[in-house]
Amino acid sequence: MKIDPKNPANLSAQIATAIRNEIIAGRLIVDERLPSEAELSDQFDVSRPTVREALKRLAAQSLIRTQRGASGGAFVNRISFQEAYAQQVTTSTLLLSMNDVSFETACEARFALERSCATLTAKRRSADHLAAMRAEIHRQSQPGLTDEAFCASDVAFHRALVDGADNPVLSYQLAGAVEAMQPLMNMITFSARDRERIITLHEQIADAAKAQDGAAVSDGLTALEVETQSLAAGVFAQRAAQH
Amino acid sequence: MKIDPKNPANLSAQIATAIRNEIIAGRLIVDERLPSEAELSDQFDVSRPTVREALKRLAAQSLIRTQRGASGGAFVNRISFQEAYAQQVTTSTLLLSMNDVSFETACEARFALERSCATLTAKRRSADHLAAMRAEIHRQSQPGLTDEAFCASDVAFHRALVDGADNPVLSYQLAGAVEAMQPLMNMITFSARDRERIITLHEQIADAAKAQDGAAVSDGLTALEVETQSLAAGVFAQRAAQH
DNA sequence: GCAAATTTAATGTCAGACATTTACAATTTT
DNA sequence: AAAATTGTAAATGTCTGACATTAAATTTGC
Repeated sequence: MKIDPKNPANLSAQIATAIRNEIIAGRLIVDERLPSEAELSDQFDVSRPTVREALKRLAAQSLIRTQRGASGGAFVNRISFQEAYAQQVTTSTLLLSMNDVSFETACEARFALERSCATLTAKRRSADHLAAMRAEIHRQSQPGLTDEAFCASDVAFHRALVDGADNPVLSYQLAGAVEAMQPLMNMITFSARDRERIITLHEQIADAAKAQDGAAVSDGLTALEVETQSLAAGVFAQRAAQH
Repeated sequence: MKIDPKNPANLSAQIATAIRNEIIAGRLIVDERLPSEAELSDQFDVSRPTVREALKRLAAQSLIRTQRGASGGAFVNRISFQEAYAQQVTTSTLLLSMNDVSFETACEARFALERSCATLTAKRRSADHLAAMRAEIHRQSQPGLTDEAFCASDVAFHRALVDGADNPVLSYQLAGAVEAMQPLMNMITFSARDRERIITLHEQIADAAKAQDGAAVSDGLTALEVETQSLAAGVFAQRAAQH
């Protein structure tokens, strides 16, 4: 693997890119060991710290893992769904918070995406998924629940709904998208009456999933979207009036 | 920002995490300058190379950018949709290729997700989006098109369809998901007759978008999914028979 | 033959230095 | 007096060489 132009301003970035390309192209296989840092220094004709910076870049993206000791070194990492998911969530969260996306836009996208599991979930949801949804609904209706706990339970409910589609790829993409938008959604706090309405809609969605009625699941999510949007609009209008 | 335990095995990772948390928590604002590497070395009581490794980790995630020269340094980076999108695509692509996800599963997730733009695209698509879709359809029907060019045009068509929803968050999440699965989809090559059928379905989708009929857009995508799945099943069966 | 001690190869870290880039100020020239 | 040039300082980028630490492999001891 390959060459660096003699423009030495970002050597470590170039080296990282070169190695990343090898991995993406499949020329470096999962669990394969990279040459040692000393060998890489020779190959690329740079110093060891420069190589190390390049390796740290790759480690930050979970592309490699390192191990100390004899027969240690850097190994191509098999990215797990969990790691990829965590990365996606932090990236998306920062993206939204830094580019002042409106609540309305994020909410619309969130529910549009989540509806894509409606048909599949209705078809394939297991008893476990239904039970998980019921459990979260029950938790949500407990009095004295903090706002944080309510939101966490809300996320768990939607997570169970998405997982009901029994498609790991869909779960990964959807859960990442939904969770990334949660911080924005958490900007509003729910009154007891608000919670009641949300719980009612959750029940409606769970019922539809149990009845294997995909269209009804989708409708339930749409109703939840409408409810959330109007609720948020109220909160924002009130805040604007105060200033 | 603060402390490291005296367990010195992965100091650079700890420092990177500490700084990342400051950014995520909003205590470090976009375009704010971090302390210089020398100052960070003092604060964390480590050497400069160690600080540098930490900063490279953050740079790899586009969380910071660095600038040389006087009044240079490391600055908190505003992640652009483009950067976030590129990161998501590489992560998802590697995830799928490394965890041998079946074509069937990926395809199902892909179209389920894409259908989530149907209603919004039907409502909001502009003349530009329609024109882009038509242009790609026209390109696809040109004789002598390479498989690569056909696939690229296919991606562009779907990209235009997704962008028609006029929701940047949805575009980001969806385009990332769709494009990440493209390498898997490209494992099959299309005969002239296959292409013909795909183009017909693209026309059907474009017509539905023009007519602002969301259900028809969704149906068109479903038909395309069925077509793709059966096509892939044929290819895989043939390959299996050869071995 | 098995367990303990040693060797060895690798990453993790440190220290100090030089190279390069760039903003800003001072100086000179027109 | 204004503009162009030069100088300077601060910062990142890189190099060299060294030591610390870890963990597998090898040798030694019994």
